[in-house]
Amino acid sequence: MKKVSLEDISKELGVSKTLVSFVMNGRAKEQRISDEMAEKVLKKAKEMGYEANYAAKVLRTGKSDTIGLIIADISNTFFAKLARSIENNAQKHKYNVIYGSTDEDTRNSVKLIEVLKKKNVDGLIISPSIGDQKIIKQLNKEKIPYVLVDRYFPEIQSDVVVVNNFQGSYDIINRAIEQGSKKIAFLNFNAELVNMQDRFKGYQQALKDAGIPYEEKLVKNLNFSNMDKEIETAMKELLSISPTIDTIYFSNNQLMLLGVKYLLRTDKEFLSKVKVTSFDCYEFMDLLDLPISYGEQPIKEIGKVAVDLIVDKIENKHTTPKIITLPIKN
Amino acid sequence: MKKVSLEDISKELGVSKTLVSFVMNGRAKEQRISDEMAEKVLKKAKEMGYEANYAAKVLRTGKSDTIGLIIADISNTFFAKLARSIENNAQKHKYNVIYGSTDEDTRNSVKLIEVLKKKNVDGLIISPSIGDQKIIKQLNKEKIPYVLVDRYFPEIQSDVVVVNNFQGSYDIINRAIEQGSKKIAFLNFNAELVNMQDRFKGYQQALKDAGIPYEEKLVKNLNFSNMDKEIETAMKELLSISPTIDTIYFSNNQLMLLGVKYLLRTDKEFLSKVKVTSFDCYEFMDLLDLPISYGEQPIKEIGKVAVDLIVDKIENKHTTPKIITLPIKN
DNA sequence: AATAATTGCTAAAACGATTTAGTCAAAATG
DNA sequence: CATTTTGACTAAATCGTTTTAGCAATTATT
Repeated sequence: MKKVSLEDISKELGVSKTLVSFVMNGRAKEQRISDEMAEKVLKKAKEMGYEANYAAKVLRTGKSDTIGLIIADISNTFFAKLARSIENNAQKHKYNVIYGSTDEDTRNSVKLIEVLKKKNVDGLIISPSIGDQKIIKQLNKEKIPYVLVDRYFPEIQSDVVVVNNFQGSYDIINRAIEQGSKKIAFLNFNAELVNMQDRFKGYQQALKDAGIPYEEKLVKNLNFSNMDKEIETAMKELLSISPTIDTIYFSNNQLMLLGVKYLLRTDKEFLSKVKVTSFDCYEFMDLLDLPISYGEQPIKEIGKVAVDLIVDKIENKHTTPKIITLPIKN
Repeated sequence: MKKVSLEDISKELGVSKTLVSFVMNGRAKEQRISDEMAEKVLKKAKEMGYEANYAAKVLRTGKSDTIGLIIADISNTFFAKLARSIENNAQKHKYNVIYGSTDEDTRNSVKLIEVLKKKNVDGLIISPSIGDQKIIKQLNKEKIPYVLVDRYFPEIQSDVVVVNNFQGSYDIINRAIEQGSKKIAFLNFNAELVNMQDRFKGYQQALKDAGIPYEEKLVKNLNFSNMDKEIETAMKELLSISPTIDTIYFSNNQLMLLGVKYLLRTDKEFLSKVKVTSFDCYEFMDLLDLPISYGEQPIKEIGKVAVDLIVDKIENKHTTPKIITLPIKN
């Protein structure tokens, strides 16, 4: 039951393993191997159930046909859907994907990148966390192919796939204003990241263009750790300014979920009066009997573009970094 | 900028690479290498930034410290959460995970298992699809370590982690009956799989124990492909028996989501009169202003147990297959 | 003092591919 | 006819580990 190697086949046929290797890699023509010989090899290989040993291949060539996916949390629907899209598109290029969750902690990013590099992944698709600048710069220095998704660092040259956070956010707020909103609270998350800053800027600009004054007390910034607690505090503070607030804008879906849950628990009445809107959504949004509106991320497209980019980097070693911005759906 | 190898270190220190290898693998004591030498090696290795080449390691030892995860769809919350739990527990044992989605199509299972085997994964965690019996038997024959999760085939000896589908289903229906339900429709999915059959049996038994006659016309079986269409047809047929139906029981969360969406679109009034319950749930269930009750799967636990099992199989080669059944939360 | 055991270390094979640089004969070219 | 080209194939190095078998020198045992 032992595995069949190139050598086994070559011995069986009385030829060199070089020849067998060439045939198995489809390089028969190029290496002027006679058609009958090529056929004989192919036949014997199938007959003996030959399967190339990947480890040997990787050791020799350095290519593993595997890409690493590093995200905040695979169990989060956004990343889960992204992972699926990446899987599908990677498969088309004959790549598999190995994933790791960071929980937005840069120490985990570092560890994960380290081990995936060791395991010879050909490239990385990364949704970076706050503080990942150093490790990303390191990747640049080592010329490791990688693509950033969802977030990026403007000060670092990278290949990037993001959505148009500013415009998306602007449109959401603008629509709310058109529908009569006047006092719009904004709950942001991981505000240090550019994409979140852009969402904030979109919010500000929309207010400005509508002639609504920006009020700092209506904006709250939260972080990943202890989100449950933080959102409670933030909501309480906002409620103390109530009832003038007519709309709450959450900068992502997770925040929105927690926020709405909190209101359901504590102030159902307020919830029935206020409008809720969020940048991101869940698939169940239309089930809710709440006036929630949202912008939807083109997740499939993000995954596709990210894979196309990384494969291009791996296989063609193109050098000029691209930033690809996709529109969000309203 | 080339990678540092064992040999580089050995040359630098004027010792054999055997020695360096022993030290790097923590076998210094066992191999009677002097403490000072061990220390010297460790120091030099760190200084030179040595990192073992995994491909070489895998080629030599056959171990990749990677497990393969094969599920229906990583973007489905159930599997996404499972993937996260598996990732966390795998990490504790120094394993990474590489995933693939089958879309419940056995042809995809076969392909995925094939390529993951080629890539030297040490073991597989699989949520099998209908028709996977053949490939699973093959794994048994080849003595490839694997663990089935969520579903299994009673006729095949396997290591398995499942929930108590019968009891869970029984409890859900029983509770509904206690709350006054008399005519309970059941929408099942992938009914050929044992776990789904068990959910059905739990439903039947609960009816029986309550003295409610079983009615075949209240039960609908759906399949993965074309679920959207199928659920519409099924719901329409059920509605035609309405309004005597007072409860609809969905055998999983996806079904429930689609079913409720359908009702919201077409017959909101009916939805307000009927009780909805499902075996599985989504994290947003308590947001809904609908009388939906459900049983919750212990996903974290499933992942943990599955990883423990597979690691045990890989490292200790234990032989007697275990079926581990976990209770569902109500 | 002769033998046995221990200590500290190493040479070389093996894992299974890919690839460079040939070889040798037959055919083409001038 | 001498030389070049082509066609068909191969030997051997290489990728970077792990591991078996064994070698000297030192220490312990009787």
